[in-house]
Amino acid sequence: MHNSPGFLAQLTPAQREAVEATEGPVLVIAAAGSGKTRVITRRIAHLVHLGIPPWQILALTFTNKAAGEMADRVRSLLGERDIDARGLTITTFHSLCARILRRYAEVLGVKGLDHTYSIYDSDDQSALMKRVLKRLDLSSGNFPPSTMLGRISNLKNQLVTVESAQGQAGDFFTRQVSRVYTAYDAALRENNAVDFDDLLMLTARLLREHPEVKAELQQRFTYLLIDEYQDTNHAQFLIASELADASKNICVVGDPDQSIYAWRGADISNILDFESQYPDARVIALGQNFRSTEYILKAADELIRNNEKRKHKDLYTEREGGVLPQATLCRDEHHEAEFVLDCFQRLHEEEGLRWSDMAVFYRTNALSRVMEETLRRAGVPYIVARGTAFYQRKEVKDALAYLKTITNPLDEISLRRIINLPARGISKTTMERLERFAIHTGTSLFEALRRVQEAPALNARAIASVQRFVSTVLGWQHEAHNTAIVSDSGDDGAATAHRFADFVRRVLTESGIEKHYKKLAVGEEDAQRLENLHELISSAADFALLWFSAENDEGRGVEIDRERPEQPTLLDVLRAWLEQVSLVADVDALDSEVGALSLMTLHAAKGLEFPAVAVIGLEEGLLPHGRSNESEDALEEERRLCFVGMTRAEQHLVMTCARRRTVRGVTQSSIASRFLGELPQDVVQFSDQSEVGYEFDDDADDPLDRARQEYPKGSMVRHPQFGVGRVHSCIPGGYVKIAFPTVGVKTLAIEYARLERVE
DNA sequence: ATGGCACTCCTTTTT
DNA sequence: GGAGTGCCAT
Repeated sequence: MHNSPGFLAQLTPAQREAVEATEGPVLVIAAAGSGKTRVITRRIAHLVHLGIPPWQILALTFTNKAAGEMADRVRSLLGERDIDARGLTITTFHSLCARILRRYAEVLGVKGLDHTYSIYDSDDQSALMKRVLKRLDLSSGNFPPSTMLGRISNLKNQLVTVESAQGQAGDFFTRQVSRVYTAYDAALRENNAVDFDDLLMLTARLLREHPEVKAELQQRFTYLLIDEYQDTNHAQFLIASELADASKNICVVGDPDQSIYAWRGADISNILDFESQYPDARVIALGQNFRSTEYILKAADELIRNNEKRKHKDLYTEREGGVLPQATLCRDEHHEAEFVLDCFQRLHEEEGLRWSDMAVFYRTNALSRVMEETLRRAGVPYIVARGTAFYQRKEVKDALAYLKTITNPLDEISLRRIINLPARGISKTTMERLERFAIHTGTSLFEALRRVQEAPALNARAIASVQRFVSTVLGWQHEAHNTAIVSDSGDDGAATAHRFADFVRRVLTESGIEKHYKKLAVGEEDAQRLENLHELISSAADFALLWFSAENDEGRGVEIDRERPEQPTLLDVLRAWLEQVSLVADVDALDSEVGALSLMTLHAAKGLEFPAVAVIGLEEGLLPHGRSNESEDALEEERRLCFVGMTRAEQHLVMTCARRRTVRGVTQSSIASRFLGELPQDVVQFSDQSEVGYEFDDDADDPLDRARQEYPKGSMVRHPQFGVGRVHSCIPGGYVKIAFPTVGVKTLAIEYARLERVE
């Protein structure tokens, strides 16, 4: 037996088995909180310790955050024993595919796609889809872009090609979908662009159709590990299967009870059928929960038992007792937020929990707003898991569109975005004419811009403007292409970072967008925009520094990037940066070091844990979401979502629902979620606070009730300034709303308003 | 040509 | 409550 102290210590027999079963297919069913991350990281460390070259190991996750944390932990495990961890590939499915496609795009031989491709995010996708629908004359509204994109995404995840979609199309709607799919796909190729689903689909296709590439990659990666396997879709399944086909060293880790991405094409049968796919697979179940206290676990377990399509597995913990989870009915979303704040403030002050030990989860992003406002007012530091938010800001997208145009002038979505921003006299009419010219001559839009003099019906001013724009872009392109990014000697990365950031800065200046936003920057919001542009520049510098050290990390990316240019240029770094920027996830924004309370969707919460958790908005229509009414499967997924949220909690769990809630500006009364009814009464503390004021001291009588007694609805009061008015309502927090004939409805603080009852 | 304002419509979750 | 569109005034 190997003497590998450390990596096997402090593991249960099952965990240890999962770490040591290095050869052949392995399925680890890891229940919530069963030490999955511990097992995965030690398994990788163990492999390296056994002498497997790190670059032969590939670990795949769904988010950069998960990948980053995994890599950090493996590195520190190995670092403790002075083992070199360099060369490990721990990344997301999408990043891996993006890299593979950069390397093999030309081999793949898809017309219109080469290694300079752009990655379209959802905004770009929907911009492109709108153009496609317009061109097909389907922009009437019966075919909303989002629906179309959703359908196409499903097809791609199922690896259904344009051709087979056309073949299968049956009813009218499906036929239209396949028509749109065909046109949308063609449009992507015209732009030399791929969407997120293409990254997977095209990689799957590459592996299937090009045995020589497959063989190369199989040789490169002989040990494969996949996290959250229950959330893989068919394309991901195929990629994994193909990569593992030679070595059969594939270890998948997951939990069917935490499958929450079926709506995005995740196929739970990937994990359920693993054993029939690999009949000699080792199956290891990790059942003991090390995370949550007994009551929390019991409540979650009781809930998930309501799912009928499920193989039950017992959850057990040695952490007996604990604090009872609470389920509380609140008055409205403001009250709900105050209530959560109150609970957390108590934990912070009385139990010494740090803000970073706590998290609030919700079903939809829209629910974060009120919670955020409440926290801001209370001065509690918080962070919202919305990693994409920064890159979705208008000014940042504008800047990135300039950079994308430099790397890929065929990218029309980016080109259109910036062509007249800032306004440089290239009007809509001019663009329409140029577009017609492009179609007529069978060239790209950018090519048409280059040949603007040949285009008909353009005035001299427009031509001059276009020419100036084109030559600026060509100038950047030329420079980016011809500047070596790494200086010959003595560069520690700082020079590289500086050179890259400087280029980005110059693009922002010379394009005129910096000036454009500077001119606007009078208000606070506009100043923020300018600041964001500057932040983008420093993010470019940060990236270049990282890129530099990766580049000099011997053994890293050897085979995938084998044909990398000898002398990388500015353009290469720019491409790598834009790629990384395109693939950030919302959770990536979270950083437990910051010391802030975390706010995120239940989906983003998967894989995380916190000493204290609040799940808000447990109402019918919200959780389970209204859109899940259609099928029993969808409802069960909602229940799993709730389960995932609850099982993130280590010691304290608060669940809330509001009697009334304002959604999209309309206040509606709501019904408590059926999931609350499914929780066991004996280990969950239910309470109705909806009739109680904001004060939760049990013995203090309710100030709202008192106010209502003193100023009943409809009664008349006199105000020293406004005169006599009629009481409209009493508002929590010691306020009263009064309608005065003189000044209209006023909200006044009872304590200070010096009101007088009149008969 | 450009920018501002009022109108409508839509909203689940995400790489 | 937000984004996108279309119209109007500059």
